[in-house]
This record gives sequence, structure tokens and C-alpha cells, in this order.
Amino acid sequence: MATMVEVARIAGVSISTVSHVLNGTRHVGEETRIRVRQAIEQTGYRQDALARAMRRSRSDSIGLVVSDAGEPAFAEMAHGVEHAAAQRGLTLLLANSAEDADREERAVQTLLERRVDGLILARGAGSGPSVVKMLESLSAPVVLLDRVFAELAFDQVGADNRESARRLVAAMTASGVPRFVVIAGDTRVPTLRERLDGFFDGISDARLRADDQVVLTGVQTPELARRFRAEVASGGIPGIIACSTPLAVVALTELAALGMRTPADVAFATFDGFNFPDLFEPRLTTVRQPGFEMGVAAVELLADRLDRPGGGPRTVRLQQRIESRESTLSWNADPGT
Amino acid sequence: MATMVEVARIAGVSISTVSHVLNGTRHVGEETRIRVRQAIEQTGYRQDALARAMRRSRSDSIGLVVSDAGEPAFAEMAHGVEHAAAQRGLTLLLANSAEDADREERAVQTLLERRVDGLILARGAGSGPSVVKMLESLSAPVVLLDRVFAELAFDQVGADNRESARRLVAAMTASGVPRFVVIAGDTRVPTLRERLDGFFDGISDARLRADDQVVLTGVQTPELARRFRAEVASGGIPGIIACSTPLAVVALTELAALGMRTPADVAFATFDGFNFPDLFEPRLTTVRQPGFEMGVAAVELLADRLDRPGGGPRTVRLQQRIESRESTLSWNADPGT
DNA sequence: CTGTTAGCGCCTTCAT
DNA sequence: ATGAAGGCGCTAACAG
Repeated sequence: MATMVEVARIAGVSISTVSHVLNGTRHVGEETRIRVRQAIEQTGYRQDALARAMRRSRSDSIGLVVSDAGEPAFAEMAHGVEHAAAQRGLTLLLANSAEDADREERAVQTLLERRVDGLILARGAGSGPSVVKMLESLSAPVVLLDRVFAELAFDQVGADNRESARRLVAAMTASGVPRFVVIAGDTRVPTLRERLDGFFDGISDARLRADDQVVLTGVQTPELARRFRAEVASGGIPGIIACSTPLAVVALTELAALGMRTPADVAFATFDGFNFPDLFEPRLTTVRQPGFEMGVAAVELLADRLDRPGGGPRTVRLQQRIESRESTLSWNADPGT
Repeated sequence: MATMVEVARIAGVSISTVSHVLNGTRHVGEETRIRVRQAIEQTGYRQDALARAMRRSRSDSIGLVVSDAGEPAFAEMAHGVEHAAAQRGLTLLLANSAEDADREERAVQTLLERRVDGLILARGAGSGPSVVKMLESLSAPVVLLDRVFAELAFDQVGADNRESARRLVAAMTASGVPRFVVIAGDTRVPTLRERLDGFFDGISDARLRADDQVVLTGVQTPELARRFRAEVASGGIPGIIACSTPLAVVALTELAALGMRTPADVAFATFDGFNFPDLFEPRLTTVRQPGFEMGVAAVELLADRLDRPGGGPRTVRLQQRIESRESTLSWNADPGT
């Protein structure tokens, strides 16, 4: 690869002039500029981003650590991050923590060693205080994505989980569902916690009894599936809410095993949801997370802070859309009619 | 951030000793090593990967350019690439070309400027000879992913599209489907070309008339959808094969609009497919692409070439699995019985 | 077993 | 309007 030295030699100028032509950092005479451009063309010269980054102590790159690259929800966010980053001339370094605290910490370290200008982190379920301490000691700006921790002083991007859950419950109770099984998952995960809180908001709004509701929490294990199955099998459950896609998979699998269907036997709604939900049955009512937009928003927060540092931490909540489909719309409070 | 100079000063050694402790590149006395480690601990020193890369002219990073980060198929491959890369201590730089030739070229340039040690590229539909020329002039190794171009001298990873299509057709003809509408898409894309070729292999194997089959090619437009609809509406079509997920979406949408169902009215199979195909109806027979494994294989090829350069280009074909489901299994050649 | 030193390719201050 | 030169942080000869 040609370097600036070679370009300079061919153009008959100093390397500093080449640099200034390249970056437009000071005026260069018309004629000189043309000679330099020709020399660049001729040699096929390409700037070395590493050397440049080293000298400027700014790499024009950002890091993204996702907790599960396999989940479509995170793939969407990554897509949004890539898009917004590229638009700003930032290169994206991607790492996956696979929901493992150690790997998460190592991923962050690796990206920092590569001197990313900023970091976007979707913390995993296992992520503990040690990562937080590390992030806090950083000079590079950090944005937390997807899982919002109210007590932490970082910029954060999440969905309006609590509000959406509340609205979902409002819609379902309005159509006559008086009682729910909520498969809520690991409520140490803020996203799931918020959705559950919103559920109870909605129950309260509808003047229903909170202790009448069945809430299944805990990490996703066969045990959780069994508990769900037992609750549903015991009968008298008109409504089911799954608080994430993996949890919906559990619920749907168990329902099928019980020979139950939605909306015929039970009203059903899920968060995040599946691709192409209108092509397949059952058509599930879904609280849709704007993954792409969340990724974009995270980059915006980051870029903003890179441009002008200072100012307190900001949290952005993106609105979720409730896509109502047959699984709740066609559910009938009184099948007898 | 602390540098090696500071660590060296505190440990009372030269920076070269620090470097050797860090990299294990030469023997360092027990005691000295311990002092250095302490100094590292104490200062919170982190290696600067950029400076290191510059000096060694090796960045321990690879670039991945995908043609559509939004497609789950590519998200899977990216996941595999990330996984295999991380395992080898390689950082992943991700870029998206969004099926645009210009952006693809720019993405490659950007990654090269960042001095990635190698490049994995899933070429987009619009990708032309100019990218190829550029790749050929590179010193860094390149692996082409997903879309295999027989005439190009790169390492490549793809699926065994032709063979799988042939087997799929064998299975469907065996259960009595004598005639197909194939929604084949843009056959300039090698993957789709191969699937179509395999289709005709299968037709020939089954001693069916090739000119009896209806093949719809062309980029995905409303026009393609209309043609599909017209063909199916005209009747007498017992089998449908969609050669990619987006094409399956078109086909399913049009079928629904016609009030037709699978397997009741028509046998249906698709390539690549949808998530959780057993949870929803219709349950589609699917030729599943091993996206994750393809990503892993691409990194293996790349790493191999980094370790020991030389040798001719290799093409790896990963086997696809045919997941047979009701959409073909329950189709009945003679609904009268 | 350890230290000294010359760059890797670039930007930027200072000088002209 | 342009050049000269230092140094970003690190590795790898070379030298002891």
C-alpha cells in the first residue's frame, strides 16, 4: 500500500501538504492540489485509518456489545446502530456477550483497546456491578441499550415498556378478559420488570383484583414451562400475556401440548413478537419493539455526546406499537352466544 | 489512559520488558515479571490495539460486509462470523451495503482503511465487476459468503442449493405433485440460480416435462406478485416452491388473497424459511440454510489463509436440511378419497 | 536476562 | 502558500 510519503514524492510536495489536501485542513494552491490529487489517483493511495486514529486520538469508530446476537430483536437493533453509525462516518465494531457476564466484560475491554470513541451496550441478564464500575471509570461515552437501569448515570435507550403493557391490558380487559396468566420471565431484567409493573397498572386501572392474577417469574427453564402448563391446565384462564418472544415460545408450545388454541380457548398477547405475524396462524396481538429505531437513537445519543461533551445523562424511551390481531380481537368473553 | 512508559517506570524496567511480559515474546525473570504485572494492575494499563496493529501491521480484526442486515438470514451469518472471530481473538467490523453497489464498495474501502486482516463479503444483487476488481487487487484475503460465483478465484462459502432443491423436488414429486409454480426471483443471484437449476434436475429425475412447469423469475416487484397470482388463479397448480423467504412472503400473501390454503389446496415449500415454523400454521416444509455455520466456515477459511498463505481458492458448500412439514406432507394428490 | 532505539503512517505546531 | 519535524504507543531487531 502506498503511503503519504510516496504521494508527496510523486506530487513534488511535502507530506504535510498531502495531509492538508486530504483533510481540507488548510488552504492549498489550486495547482498543487491538483497535482496531489493526481498522485493519489496514480498510486491508489488510501488513508490509513489506524495511523490517523493514533495521531488524532479519535478513531471514528464505535463499539456495540449485544447480549444475544442470535435474537432477532438484537439483530434489529444492531441494524439500526450500523445504519446510523455509517451515516455519520463511524465504523461499527460488533461484539456479542451471549448473556454471559465474563464475556461481556471482555468484549467491552476488547473494544476499548481498539479505542472506540464510544460504546453502546445491551447488558445481559448476568451482567453485574463489575461491568458498571468499569464503564463509570471510562472517559469514552457509553449508551445503554434496551435494558434501562434507572439508578445508573448513563445515557440510555429503551422502550416505553410500562406504558405499553398498561395500554395492552386496557385493551384486553375492555374486551372482557377479567383474569390473566402473565409469563413474565426474569424480572431482574428491567425490561421485563417494567412490563410486569405496567401489567399491574392496567389491572388496577380496570379495577380488577391484583391477587386474582397469576404471574410466573423466573429464568427460562423447563420448570417455568411446567408451572405455566399447570396453571393453564387448571382452567379458568381467559387471558395470557407473554412478556418476550422466548417466553411466548414457551407459552405457545405448552398451549399446543394441552390442545388449547387462541383465540378459541384463550386470549393471547405477546411482547416483541414474530416476523410476518399476518401470514401465519394464530395471528398474535403483539406489542412491537422498535428495535431499529432504538439502535438509531443510541447512536444519536452517542454522537451528540462526542460532538459536545458535558450535560447530564439522558434516557430516551421509544414508543411501542400495539398490533392488535385475532388472538385478542376474536376472543369471545362468552362463547355461548 | 496509562501507557507502557508509565508501567515501565513504576516497575523500574524498560518498556521492552513490559512488552515482552505482555506478549510472552521472550523469557522474563520471575521477579521482574511480577513487578511488571503489579505495575500493570496498579495503573490499570490496557494495551493500545491500534498502536500495536500499526507496529505489527496486523490488526487482529476482520471485516464483514452484508448485503442486508435486516434479513434474518444475514443476521444469522453475522452471528456465526462474530462467534468464530471472537473465538480466535479477532474483532469484527461490521458494515451493511443494503444491496447497493456503491455502498458495498465504500464499505469495503472503509474496512480496508481500518486495516482489517481479512474480509468477508456477502455480495449484494447489484454488486458488479468493479468491486471484484478491487478485491482482486487486494493483498488481504477475501471470503465470499452466501452467493457463490463459480468464475471467481476467491475462497467462498455457500449452501448446497442445487442438490437441496433437487432433493426437495424428489420428495414432492414422490408424494404425487406433478406440476409446480416456482417463484424463483432474480436468477442473476447465484443462490437463486442454483436453486432453480436444482429444481429442473429434480423434474428431470422424476421424468416430468420441464416445459410443463411454471417458473417465475425477475426481481421482486408488484409485477412479479401479479404474475404469480395469475398463474395460481388459473388453476391446476398442485405445487408451489418459493426460492427465498421474501419470495415466500409474496407467494403466501397472494395465496391468502385468493382464498387458497396449503396444504388443503396446494403443496407448498420454501427455502430459508421463517422462525419457529412449528408454532404457526401453515407449517411449511422448509429447506433450511445453515446461516450460523456458514458464518463460522467463512471465518475458518479466512483464518486459515491468514495462518498460512498460498494455495488455490476453495469453495465450501454446507448442506441444507429439508424440514418436511404439513404443507407438503399432508397434501393429498387426490382430495376425492 | 534486560535495555536502547528505530520506525509503523499520520497530523499538527511552528517556522518560513 | 508550503515545509520540517516531533511524537501518538507500540514491537522487534540489535546490543549488551
